[in-house]
Amino acid sequence: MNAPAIKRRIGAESSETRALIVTATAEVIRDEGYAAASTRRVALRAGLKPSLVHYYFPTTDDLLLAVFEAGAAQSDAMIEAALAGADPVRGLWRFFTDSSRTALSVEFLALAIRRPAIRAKVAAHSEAMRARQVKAIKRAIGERIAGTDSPPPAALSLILAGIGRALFTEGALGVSAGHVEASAWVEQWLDRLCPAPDGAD
Amino acid sequence: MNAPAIKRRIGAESSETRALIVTATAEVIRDEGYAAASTRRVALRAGLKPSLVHYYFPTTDDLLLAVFEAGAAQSDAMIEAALAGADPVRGLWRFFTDSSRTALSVEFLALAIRRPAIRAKVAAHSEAMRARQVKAIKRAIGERIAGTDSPPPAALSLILAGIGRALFTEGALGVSAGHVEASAWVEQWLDRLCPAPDGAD
Amino acid sequence: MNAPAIKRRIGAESSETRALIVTATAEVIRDEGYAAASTRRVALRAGLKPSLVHYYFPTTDDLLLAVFEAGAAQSDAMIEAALAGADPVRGLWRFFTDSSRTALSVEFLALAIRRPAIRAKVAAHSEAMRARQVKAIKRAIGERIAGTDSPPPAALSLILAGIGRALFTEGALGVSAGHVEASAWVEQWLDRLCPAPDGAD
Amino acid sequence: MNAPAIKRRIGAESSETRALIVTATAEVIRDEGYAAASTRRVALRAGLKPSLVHYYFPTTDDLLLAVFEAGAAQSDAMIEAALAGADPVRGLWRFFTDSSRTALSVEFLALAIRRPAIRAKVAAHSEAMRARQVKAIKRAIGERIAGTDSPPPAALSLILAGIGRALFTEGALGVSAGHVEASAWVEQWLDRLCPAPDGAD
DNA sequence: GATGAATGAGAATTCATTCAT
DNA sequence: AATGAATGAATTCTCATTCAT
Repeated sequence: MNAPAIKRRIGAESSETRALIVTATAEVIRDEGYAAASTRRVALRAGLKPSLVHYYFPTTDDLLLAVFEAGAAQSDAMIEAALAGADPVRGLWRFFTDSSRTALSVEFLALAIRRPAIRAKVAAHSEAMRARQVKAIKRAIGERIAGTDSPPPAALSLILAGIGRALFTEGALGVSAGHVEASAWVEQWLDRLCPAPDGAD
Repeated sequence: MNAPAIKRRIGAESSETRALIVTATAEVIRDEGYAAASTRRVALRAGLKPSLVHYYFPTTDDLLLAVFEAGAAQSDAMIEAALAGADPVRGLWRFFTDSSRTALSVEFLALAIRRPAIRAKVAAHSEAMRARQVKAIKRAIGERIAGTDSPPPAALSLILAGIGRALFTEGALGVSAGHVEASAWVEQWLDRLCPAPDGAD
Repeated sequence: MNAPAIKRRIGAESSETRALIVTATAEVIRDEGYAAASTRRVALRAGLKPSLVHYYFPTTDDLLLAVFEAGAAQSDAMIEAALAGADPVRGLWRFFTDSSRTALSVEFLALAIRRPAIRAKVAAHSEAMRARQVKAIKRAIGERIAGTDSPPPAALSLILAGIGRALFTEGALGVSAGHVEASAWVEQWLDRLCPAPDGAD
Repeated sequence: MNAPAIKRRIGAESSETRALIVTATAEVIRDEGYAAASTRRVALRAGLKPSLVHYYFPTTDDLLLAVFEAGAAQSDAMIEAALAGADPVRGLWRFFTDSSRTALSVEFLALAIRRPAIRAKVAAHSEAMRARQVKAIKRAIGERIAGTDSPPPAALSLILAGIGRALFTEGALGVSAGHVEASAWVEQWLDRLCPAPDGAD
């Protein structure tokens, strides 16, 4: 999400308190799920009065969107770094299996399905992320991709994301059957699709 | 899930009313998300009094578990049928891309992460489902699996589930980049792993 | 409003508690204005918990409508009695200057302008009341009305209502200039329009 | 209302911003009712920050009073013009049926009943307006009034005001039975009380 | 002049749950 | 087997007001 932050009427974008609220909310969502992101709980975690949360974020959607934007910005930076590295595809896979990122991402995906105001942003960000990944994957695998059994870049992005999220979700549940094998297979598969360059990170 | 009846349950296992409540709750969850599964809304959808819901299901967890059990039983039957068919692996993939099933499954996965009482059941069911799939996949692909680039059965199960859920979630969001390509790739991949038998369904 | 009361799903129409809440709300509205009719204040006045108010009246509009219907029923009875008496026109005027009735009526008129759900009911009741008054006035004044300077029955109803409400509103404010004279003039005017029958109440 | 400035007022009497706030508040009251006249909504309508509203009007009553005074001043000017014209009585009736004026006036009457700080001002203004009208009516109808069925001037003022407000209120509700007839009757009645002078406006 | 920050109160709902019948 | 009544907690949001800069 590279779009410049929308100017808020109330609560300067730069306020420390504002940032504190966003951080606290992200933590609550990560730890207790998006349904727990209520004014009360957020304020409790941030050590603030509930009213103050509403002062900065008039509606819950405002708050949720701010958290999403902050998280998206972090994800963008991580992906950018991964894609710019010597081995974009493997970097991407590491990103998709980074559990701290995935936790928030999974919650927002679930949230987006139910809250129209969130959906637009999440969908747009997902599309943009995928588009950027497609470019980087093309750059990395180039023409080699044709004639092999490798999926097109957009499909590769979706497949890695899906497997990464499945590993995370089941892991959170305590289900682990097949996890090690699936991870190993993905890595070998990526090796075949796109051999790791010498001295890759 | 054939587990014996839960202790706290009062209404007869066989009651029509009970079944009606379970069905209504599943619909509510599918349509409005697990957070919407409140006594009131369920009763409204079922055309019953809220108290009656509590009469059959003292706590919300009781209700949720009953819905999960019913849904799991249906899933089990569908998977059993798929695995018993001429082409178990492709049947499995069709199951994982059945959106009505996946909708409920995704909600329960989300729910399970946050509600301890639900987690145990969902995790146990996931493990059991995976184990059964592993057996069926082994039967289907047999030794052919060695020496190829195919993942071990448990990994295959996880991979197909992950990709299926990603297709569903993103679809619900309106994101479609890479979807057709990913589906096509999975089908070709499965063809290589396990060529469709003659006259496969 | 002769329409039979709408069946409520929750809270039997006959409940004592329900009646208590309706009464308390009418008092609050009369004493503090319609804007004061909040769950809290009503519950306080009725000596009940706020939640119980919501149990009987899920939304504020439900409560307000119930109060209106109860008040309308009382008004209807009073008007019916007035119109059925020996001197319908003077009975009507007494009704319009009955301050306990007018207080509530004025509040609901104000409320109706801002709350669509209330407006329909209040408007319908006003129209119905006027129609009934027109019939009774016609019966009382009969053909004599033609050729004189008296207003048509519907206009007479509106005029008396307007003057009555002005007397009440200004009275509540402590304004009294012209009040005695206006009342006296109305009575003389009515005498000319429709001489009081012998032995009229 | 030419009353001297209230003590607590901080912003200069002549400030453009101040005037903007007063205008915006009057609009909010007219369109959404007096209960909607909150700092926030006024600021939103005026395109200002909520704090600024409080800067000029420390309390809500201060703001409301300022709006009332401004409206009263306008009303005074309109009435003055009407009464100074060739046909004061008919001018008065036109004033009482001017819906934009009446809308605000009705809101302040309702407000005044509930807010002591407003009541005094509104009552005083009503009394003063009536007194002025009485003088003008006496000048216009003079001695002719005696011996006829016309009400004393103060009563005439109240009667016209009451009928005008009833027409407005019911009109806002969508009730129209008797409206045309009542207006026609008032005009004929005024013709008899005080024949329109030649070339009346 | 003007404004951002902060706060306590209160409003309208929704909910899970308990209990008596 | 069913249901009406009751309740305490939580949720989202709006408001008036105060204060420091």
